[in-house]
Amino acid sequence: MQVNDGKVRVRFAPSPTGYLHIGGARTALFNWLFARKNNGTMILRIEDTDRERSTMEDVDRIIESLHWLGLNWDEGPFFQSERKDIYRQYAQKLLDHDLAYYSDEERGEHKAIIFKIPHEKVVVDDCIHGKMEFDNSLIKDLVIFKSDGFPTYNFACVVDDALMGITHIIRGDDHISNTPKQIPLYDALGFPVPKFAHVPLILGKDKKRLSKRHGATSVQAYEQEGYLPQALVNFLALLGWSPGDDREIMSLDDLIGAFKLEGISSSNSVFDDEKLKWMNGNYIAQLPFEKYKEQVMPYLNCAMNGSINASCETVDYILRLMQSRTRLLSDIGELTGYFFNDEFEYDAKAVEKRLLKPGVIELLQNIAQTLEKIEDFTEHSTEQALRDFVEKNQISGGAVIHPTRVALTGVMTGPGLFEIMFALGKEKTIARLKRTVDFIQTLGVS
RNA sequence: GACCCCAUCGUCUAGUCUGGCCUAGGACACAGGGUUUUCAUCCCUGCAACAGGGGUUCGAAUCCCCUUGGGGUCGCCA
Repeated sequence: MQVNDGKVRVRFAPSPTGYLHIGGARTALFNWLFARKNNGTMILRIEDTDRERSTMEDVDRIIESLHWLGLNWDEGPFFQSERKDIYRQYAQKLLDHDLAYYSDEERGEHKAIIFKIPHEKVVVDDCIHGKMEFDNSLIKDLVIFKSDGFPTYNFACVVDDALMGITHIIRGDDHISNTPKQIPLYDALGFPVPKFAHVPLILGKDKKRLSKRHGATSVQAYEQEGYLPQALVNFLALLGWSPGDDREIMSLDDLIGAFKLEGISSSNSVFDDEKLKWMNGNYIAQLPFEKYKEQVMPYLNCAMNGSINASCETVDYILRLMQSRTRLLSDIGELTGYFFNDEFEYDAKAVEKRLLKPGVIELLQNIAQTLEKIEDFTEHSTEQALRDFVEKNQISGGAVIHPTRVALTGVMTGPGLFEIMFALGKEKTIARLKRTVDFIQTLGVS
């Protein structure tokens, strides 16, 4: 574990006090990309020294999310809670050399141990920000062991990063002010100081740091809403990092190939899910149909109360019509609802625009009659029949197609009308035309 | 408040290190047009930015300073 043959070693070190959120996911991604790009080693370390708030469930959730994103690691997970003796050893070393002292405050079973921060200037040459200077005569001495017997973040972090041979610490900007506290600790312990790369934060639309207040921020929430991991990863990679050219849609391999710490921007970025949705739709459209179906079926069944028979040919037919129209997998219920529910409601605007026009009742009745005569009810035969109908009656195609669409679906958008008819079948198509005639009549219009 | 970080279209960004090729490029969103029976996809076009002020320089989005604005940190949390 202490080897360091010049190879890149990085770590992702979440604290298990909640879900993996978007910001953490991006930090993990940047670490992972950097490791993979440089044939380095990725380590997962669980920073669970806060015994009050850390939970095993959160550890599991975080790991699940990392797996879902497609991020793996070569060593770990290591748990800081299991390494207490190691930290204590190093704290003792500091005590022995008079670089730390016991607190005289009595708070718990143990006495806290406090590190003497040398009053000197500290310069950090950050990979992203360049030189940053701090005056440590301005800060207080640092608690490294709490009275509950566990080390504090800054101490455990330094000891672990050193022992695990971490070469590059890629972490959030919010850790910048920890850096001048950690560097003297490396020095006091006789450890080499690693390189730092402080990644700017992700902000919400209000330019405030992204938090629960901004709605869904956990990776799991995005998974549930029907985002594809490839899309989220691609989007996250481009938030605060750029390959330096105009590429947008990039696979994991593309990202690895192009990744450089220098490409990380030095300013914060706002999380805008419009672009993420666009990207997601893009990835969904690229999916082989079988894969799309596999991914979307759970959402469809959820929306339809489990009533969908996945082996039904019509379901396949409908889903094929919907793939290019799906931006979020969770959209599928709304997209296809009218196919599976005969009692669908009519959209008010659609009614006004397409149904409440003079002669529509008669028109729909005539169309029903025309379709009635068709034996082999297909996209082609229905289209042919309606084209003939249009010609015979000297009206425009739209005059027939638009009201019919609303009669069959209740809405003005969707797949081609003849595909809709075919998916519904002759019986339902005609029944819906009749239902719509009745509906218009209840509105008191003729 | 103190300390630190940051500042290009509404948003993500290229360009900044190594001043001139930038009348600032791409993408999302938006608007218009083409294709389609509608929607989505696809294609075309448009809209839209160097925060402000001083320098340095023949020349600054690019370098320096100030102002303003935004963010972060100031825990025996991580």
